[in-house]
Formats: sequence, C-alpha cells, structure tokens
Amino acid sequence: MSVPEESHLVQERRQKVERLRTRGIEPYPWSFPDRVPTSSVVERCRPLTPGATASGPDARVAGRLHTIRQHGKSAFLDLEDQSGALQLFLRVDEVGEPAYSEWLSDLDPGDLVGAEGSPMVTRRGEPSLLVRQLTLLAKAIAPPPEKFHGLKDAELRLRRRYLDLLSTPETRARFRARSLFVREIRHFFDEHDFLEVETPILGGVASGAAAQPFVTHSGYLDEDLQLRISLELPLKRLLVGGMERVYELGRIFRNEDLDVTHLPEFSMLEAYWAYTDYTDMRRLMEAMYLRLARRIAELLPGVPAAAEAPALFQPPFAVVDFVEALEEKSGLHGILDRSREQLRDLARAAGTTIPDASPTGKFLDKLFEHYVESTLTRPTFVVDHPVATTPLAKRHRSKPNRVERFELYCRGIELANAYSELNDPDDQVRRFGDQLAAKGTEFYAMDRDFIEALQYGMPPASGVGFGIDRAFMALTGIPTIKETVLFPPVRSRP
RNA sequence: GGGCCCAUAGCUCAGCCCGGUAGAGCAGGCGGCUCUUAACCGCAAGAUCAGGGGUUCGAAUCCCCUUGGGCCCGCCA
Repeated sequence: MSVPEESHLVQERRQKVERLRTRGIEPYPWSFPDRVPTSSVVERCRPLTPGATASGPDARVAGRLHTIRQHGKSAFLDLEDQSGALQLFLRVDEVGEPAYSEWLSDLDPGDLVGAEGSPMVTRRGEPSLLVRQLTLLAKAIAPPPEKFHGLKDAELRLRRRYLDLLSTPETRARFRARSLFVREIRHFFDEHDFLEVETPILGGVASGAAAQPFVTHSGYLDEDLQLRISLELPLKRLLVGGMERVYELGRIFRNEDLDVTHLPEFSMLEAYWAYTDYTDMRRLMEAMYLRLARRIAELLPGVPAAAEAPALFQPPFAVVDFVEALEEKSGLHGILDRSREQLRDLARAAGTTIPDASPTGKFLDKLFEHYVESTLTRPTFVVDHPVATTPLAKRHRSKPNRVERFELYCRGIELANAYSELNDPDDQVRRFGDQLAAKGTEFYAMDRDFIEALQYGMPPASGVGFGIDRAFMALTGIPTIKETVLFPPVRSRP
C-alpha cells in the first residue's frame, strides 16, 4: 500500500489547481447555497418525455463527480450526493466557449462540484440536468478508486472507510441503515418512557461482567482507572435513586482478541425497568425486535436476511429451559448436580480451553455454547440458567439452583440477556464471593459501593442488555462485526 | 496464542505451479467525436512486483524472516 502523494496523477491534479488559481478561480470555495438533493431533480424529471426539458426554475445541485464521458462538444458527468445520483448534461451550445473547454480540462472524477441548470430527460430517457453553470467546490488531489469495480482491497476498505463509502453504494446504504437502526432503538425505549442516561466510562474496578478491562491512569487522581466493561451497576444505582425506567446506549471496552463477532470496543444497550420481572421484559423484547425487524426490512429491502426479518421475528418467540436444552442436546444428565471439577472435565471434553480456575458458571456457559447455541436459528428465549452462571440475577421463585434469566438467540447470535434483577444485598455479597472463590483471571469483580447502594433498597426490577453491533448483524445477515462499525480497529500504519 | 491463505501501476486484475527483458482494463496526458451512461476510436506515458535476506548465470516466480490483511481454531458478547 503506497501513499499516492508522489504519483504523477497527484502532480497533474495539483497543476490543475494552480491553473485554476491563475485564472482567478478558487478551488476550495466556502459554500454552495440554495442547493437541492439530486433526488428532487430526478423527481422533477419523472413526468417528462425523452428529449423534454422541465419548465420552471433552474435547480442547483452539488456532489461528487463520479464519471465523465466527453463527446467532443458535449459531455455527460455523473454527480453523486447523499440522496442518489444525477447525470449532468453539458453542451457547448448551452454554456459557450471558453467555459465549456475550461471546465472539462480542470475537472476530474472525485471532484466536488455544484451545478445549476434545467431538469431534463435525454433522448435515451436518462433524467439529467442541462447545465448552465458549473462550480468547482473542492478539488480532489488524490484520484478516487476505480469507477466500476470500486474499492475491493479489504485492508484499504477498513483503514480508509471514507473511500469505501464514496465508492460503494452498498456501504453507504449499510451505514445509513445502522444509524437509523440505532435511532429506532432509542425511539422504542423513549416511547416506553425510559430515560436515556450517561454513566462514567472511566472508573475504579470495572465490574458488571467478566472480561479483561483496559487500564489507564489519571494524573489528577494519581490512580489507575479501568474502562467500563458493562453498564449494569451504575444503572442499578439509578433504580435505587428512584429512576424507574432508565437505559444507556454506549460504548464499552473489553481488552480481548478480536474476531468476526468481537471488537475491543462495541456498543451496548442496557435498560432497567422497576416493578417488573423477566417475563415482562420478554414481552418488551419481542415487541422491540419485531419493530426493529420491520424497520431493517424497510431500510435494506435488497438484503435477503433483512427482507426476511419481519416474518422471522413474529412473536411469540420460542422458549426453552437452559438445563433441559443442554441435557437434551448433549445427552448429559444431572447437570445441576455436577461438581465444578466434573463440569470442567465435561467442558474440556467439548474442546474448550478456558482456565481451570474459572468460576463454575463459565463451564456451564461453555457447554451450552458448544451443544446448543448454534442450533438456535429462529428467535428463541433460553430461560432459567443455573445460579452459578449469573451472579447479578435473582434466584428463581420456584426452580431451585436457578436464576430468573433469559437470553434471546437468533441466527446463532445472542440478541438479549435479561434478568429479574438481584436486589437482596446479602445474597449479592455471597454471589460475588462465589465468583472470587474460583480465583481465576476473569470474574465479576466485587463492587462494594454497589452493595452499599443495594442496602438502601432497590425496587424489584427487570433489566436487559444487548450488543448493538451484533443485533444489527443478526437482522441484516452481515457476517463480520467489522462491517457494522464505520471505523473498526486497525494496527498503526507500518 | 496456534494453523492456513493473500500482498504486482492511483484502482480492479493477469503473469507465479513449470525461473529467462513486468502485462491488460479503468483513471490520468495528448488527439478525435454534440444523447452517452463501465461511452467509443487513436497515440504516448505510468511499477521499490509489501519490506529484508537466501538459492541461482538469472527471481514477481523457488526458500527463509519481517510487516500488514483475510479465513479457521482457542478466549471475552
């Protein structure tokens, strides 16, 4: 990968910039007022017959030049803006010399230009703008990727996402869809009277999940700080404080390896709902995912997985018991009565290499992941996990050694993790303690300030969390998480 | 962390197996063309074959190392 700085292509474009300046033309002007989207010009062209020109006022459009087709004394230029594309039709009859020749000799694909003229339809039926005035809005010194094949190089696509965006309509559509998908999630919680809040990213000991944190240092406090690995514990403090429905949608950080479903920073939503339990939350998640599925089908109608989503996410979703599902798929029995060592050996037999010192629940999670997870292709609630897997959930009201928890899976991806939230401060201390007893490297860290908060009384509540990126993957069928974020992590330039 | 694969012009790709002067298309330059849309026709130009080392009379091609990327496995969602 070489920087195009020295190539003759760049030098030729720099010379064009100089030529423009000597003619008194500013290659980087300040604005282009009164422009309309190209889509509105295409709309004005719709009633016109081939060869006809619209009556009414001239239109002003602006965008990036994609291709230039010259035919001697006329030329066609494809202009792209966020709304779509429009062909500019340039004729020497219309604009005169020397403007015609000067414009064409100074412009290159990739330049940002503004154009003013009449909407028209060519004899071949292409909606166009018959140009009267053309204005350079920003000269592109570096040449854009190839016009037909676009940018294919995987490394360049990730390192220079702007090139991927400007050359690949599918990429633009995908990230527009992601943005509106996140907006839809916010709308859903807002409409259900949840308050969006922001809690600290930097803190003392990261807790609320089991993962390696990123560590940094505060010069002011002269203390090591950790970046959050979960949103859970601050939000529950807000339940104690009387906020009855809260959610946070934010970035969390886990210092682990990355692969097609893991990024070191990713977007997570957690919501907490006072005076409800995990059954209420199940209904809420069914409603949310049906709505998101419908939205994603509108946004990406050409993507098969998105188009199929509304039918797939019809409530009620299937429900399976964690223990029954695991025992059925694995052929094992008496899972709840096995010792930690027995479960570790079973997990080893299933091929996992998590450390021996991991908490008991990790082995159960691994066994479930190995035997059951990939079989869950339709939306399915897995419910009532063994206590050991889940230190922040309330014990099940009737099933011994279980918690009131569900995970929602679809297309092999986890789409929600929810509990009836544990609000007994003494049980919470014991459950953190069980985690610490394993003395492993990954566990739910004890958060004494949180225990103290629980002692003042947290209302019974349900809570849910899910990864935004993975939810987007599951609804759209995008296979790699890097393609769901605009700027995925890359190594520094060699 | 382990294994496999990839890196050639600004971009998209041939050439590599079987070593013998580095090719095409697009983009760019010059010339032609007033309805094209991957426009077309002609001419000329454009390369540290990712970087380094080795084998060889001779390496883009074979071998080793490094860097970056992709895929699979292991671990965190």
